Amino acid sequence: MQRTSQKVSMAVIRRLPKYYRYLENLLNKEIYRISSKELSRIIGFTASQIRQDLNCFGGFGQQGYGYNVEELYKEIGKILGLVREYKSVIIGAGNLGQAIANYSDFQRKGFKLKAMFDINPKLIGLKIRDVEILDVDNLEDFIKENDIEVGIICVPFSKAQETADRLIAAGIKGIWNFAPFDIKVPDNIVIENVHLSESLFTLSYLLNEYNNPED
Amino acid sequence: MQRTSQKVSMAVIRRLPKYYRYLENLLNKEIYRISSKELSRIIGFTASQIRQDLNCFGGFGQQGYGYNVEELYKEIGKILGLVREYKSVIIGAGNLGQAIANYSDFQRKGFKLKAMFDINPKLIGLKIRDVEILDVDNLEDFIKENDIEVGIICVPFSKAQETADRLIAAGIKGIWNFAPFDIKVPDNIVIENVHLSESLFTLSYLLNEYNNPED
DNA sequence: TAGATTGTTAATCGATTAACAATC
DNA sequence: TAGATTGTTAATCGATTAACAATC
Repeated sequence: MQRTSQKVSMAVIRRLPKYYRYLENLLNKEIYRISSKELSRIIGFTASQIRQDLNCFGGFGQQGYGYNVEELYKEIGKILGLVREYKSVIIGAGNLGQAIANYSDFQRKGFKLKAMFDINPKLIGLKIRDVEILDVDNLEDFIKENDIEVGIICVPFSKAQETADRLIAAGIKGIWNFAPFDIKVPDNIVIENVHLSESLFTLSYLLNEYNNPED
Repeated sequence: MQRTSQKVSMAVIRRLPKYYRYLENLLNKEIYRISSKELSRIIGFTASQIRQDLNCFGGFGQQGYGYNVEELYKEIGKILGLVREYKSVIIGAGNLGQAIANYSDFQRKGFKLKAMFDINPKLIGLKIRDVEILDVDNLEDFIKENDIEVGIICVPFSKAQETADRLIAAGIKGIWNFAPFDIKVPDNIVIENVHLSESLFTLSYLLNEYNNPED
């Protein structure tokens, strides 16, 4: 059933977490069965797209019945890799770094925060939810000694690429970057850039488009 | 020159902030002239796409020369609406709300934070960078009295839609939502949903795809 | 069985890329 | 002028939607 030879497009991959979230909500509401048509109504994709997307990974449904919510939720969790732990560190323990450290949702989904790093002596030694802020000088040693897989970059623009390079040299596998800079990584390293300002500026564009409708 | 009748696609709009950021970097490096070919090299879009994108809004370049960086930066700023102020409030003064309040970049680009709101009595009355945390009971009054245009939602999942409804009823024009819930708004309201977990789960998908290459 | 709904192929739509005439 | 590079049209590519046979 699984199309192992077909490469799944990024468009599909980026929709998977949304399916995952909506299925979790359905389970919380004790809904255990859903058709693509009904899911379409609540998630906002077409039923056709939902069936196409899911069929990239396998035939999870049943003709005449629809999808088993719990089973589909688990399958998508597996596809997303949310079935194991990812040892993580945060670099940059300012407000954003601390906010992410406090966001327990990520830890619950497997991203276990093992340490935070900063250059500011006033922050070094403090703890955020049992996680200590260490001197960034110890970054490489800590990553190697603790088999850290994921680095979360919350340093300023000017230090972003340098920090990424150090992480990669120390053996990290993936980077979640919040600095407003498109970090460049080698092919074998996974990078996910989050640009909050791009989202905000899209909002301001749309605010003005509404004020000056073109048609 | 401007195609007023042609609707600009969201794909193009979402690339504009990235042009804006790279042009700002060029200006900081005192580079005042750039061709689509050279910009392509540093930003990663094709030169053809860059010219297509810009031409949705006007002919900003000059044949044989390229683009004037400063002029193009200003023009894109205008298109994005970054030429005026947006009075804003944050609802939810926990870690994420505080992190955003402290992110002075947004304030510098025009998003002026006028107040924060929370239900937690321990937070009410505190100040984050001169901005006071108020009781969420005063939300509607404050928005009306201060002509607030933008609401930044940092409340938990369960309160997200309710908070949005209150903001809209009080007269807000746009919402920047960080709660893990797709807020529904009427057509005349602009919504920008930021889903950090969707970004993180894409990272975990890619981490495993790399470990198990399919081809 | 009849009805419902999937899995999957084919058709459509939109976005990206290529090409080149216009022009600085 | 010759060279460079845009603006813009046409071609290609990929993603979405529609349709329907398969099947529970």
